[in-house]
Amino acid sequence: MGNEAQRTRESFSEKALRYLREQIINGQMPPQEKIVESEIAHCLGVSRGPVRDALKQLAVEGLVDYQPNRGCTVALLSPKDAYEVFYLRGSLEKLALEKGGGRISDEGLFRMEEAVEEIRAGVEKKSTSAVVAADEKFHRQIIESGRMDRLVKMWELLSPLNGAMFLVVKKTNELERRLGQERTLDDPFHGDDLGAHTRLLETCRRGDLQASLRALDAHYIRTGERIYRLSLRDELPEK
Amino acid sequence: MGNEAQRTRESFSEKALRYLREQIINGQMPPQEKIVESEIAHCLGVSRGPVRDALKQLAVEGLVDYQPNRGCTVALLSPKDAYEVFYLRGSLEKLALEKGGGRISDEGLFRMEEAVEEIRAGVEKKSTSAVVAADEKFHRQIIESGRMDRLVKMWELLSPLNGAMFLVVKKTNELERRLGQERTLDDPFHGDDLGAHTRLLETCRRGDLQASLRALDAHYIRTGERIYRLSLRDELPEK
DNA sequence: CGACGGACGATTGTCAACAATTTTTAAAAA
DNA sequence: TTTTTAAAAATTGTTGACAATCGTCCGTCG
Repeated sequence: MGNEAQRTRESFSEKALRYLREQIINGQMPPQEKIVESEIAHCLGVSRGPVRDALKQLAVEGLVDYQPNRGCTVALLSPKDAYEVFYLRGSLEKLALEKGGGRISDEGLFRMEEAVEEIRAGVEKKSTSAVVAADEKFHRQIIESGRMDRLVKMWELLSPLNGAMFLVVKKTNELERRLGQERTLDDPFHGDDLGAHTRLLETCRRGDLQASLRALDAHYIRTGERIYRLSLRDELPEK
Repeated sequence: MGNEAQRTRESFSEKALRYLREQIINGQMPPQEKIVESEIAHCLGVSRGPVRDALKQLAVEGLVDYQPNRGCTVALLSPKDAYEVFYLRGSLEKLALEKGGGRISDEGLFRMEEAVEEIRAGVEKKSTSAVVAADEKFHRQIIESGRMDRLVKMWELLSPLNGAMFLVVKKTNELERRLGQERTLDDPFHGDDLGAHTRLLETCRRGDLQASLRALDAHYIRTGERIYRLSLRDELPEK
């Protein structure tokens, strides 16, 4: 069920890419940690070539910093980065919505419903990766509604970073809660995240462009701004 | 004079990247032409490794199509692509302007003036590459006024494609002229392009955000739409 | 005691050869 | 003639070795 026929097994480059992305997004490789090609290569049982390819790609995505002749480090994602990523992703999706007139295909709407369910399940199981995947599935329907290939590509380039941001978001939430403001209702992910997606789905179903744009703003961009402002007030304890 | 100190000579990867970009944007490699790694490598006197790196990067930029195990071809850029690239670049710059409140630093304004001069000179000398470079310089000031690193990075990723689009634009202009509508005043590059930039510079200098946004729309995005509509009405003669 | 400079080690950049895959070619079968 | 099949050629994917570069350590000089 589901997946397109996968005729060729993934290359070693893709394997390394997947591995490194996962390590970074899951936080197993802390920010600013040095990444040595030969180590990764040995660890995966491949040579350095494919690992190099993967690192170059990750540099484009912004998950690692690449300094010529000096090597790679896991990118240190500041709250400002989080803000920018949220803002950009949200802006791109707004562009898509406008281009598509706020209308989403029946199939797209159906997948968005599925995604909402998956988010609900992921939250219950406390599985961050499940939530991230479902969140991506949800928003993918939005970005694709604009029917602009380049727009989708850009959005996809931003996706891995967005995944990494969930870590920052989690920390911020905990911090905020500790600061005493128990407004879990406005919590971006494990609180009202579900509600935000539900509301957004509803406006999309109605085809109400303006309402969808507002809902997107509320869900996405303001979360970024909140994180950013919070970080200015109180440095995040970077590991 | 001018350039930042270039302490390390460019790597072979960068050399190959520059070479291939130039070839493609100048049209010396026609769309859909197959690119064979070993040929390029031999042609540049390097091995395949650096050429591979360059091709991967070009694939991200959208200048080549990369099919695993099957190799590369020069990307075939349709009028719709042109439309999307213009639209996206314009949209990103509008985001930057909004973020920066429509205000641009004195140094930025100065560089924009320089760029306008360079465009004027480039048009006179009929040097497309000079116009492209100056155009990039001009718009870079705008995208940087938003002070969002990720936004700038995305814009930079789009730049090479934008360069390639000048070819499409040129063809479209010729086609349009041949169709009898002698409205060279609305000509995007070798006609009123200079004027559009001048007007945009003027609104930026005043710090008039709304006017700048409108000017940007007129200059950038509508050019894309015009190209797209024109192409629907009359297939562009793809070489 | 601190600044300068050269050897050393670690790591990336590049290469040429090999393996795996795809495309082409040509022959055989229908 | 057209289709099918298999061998051959061309091309990409991968590898291990070598070269170039960078950071560090340690001895020398001021």
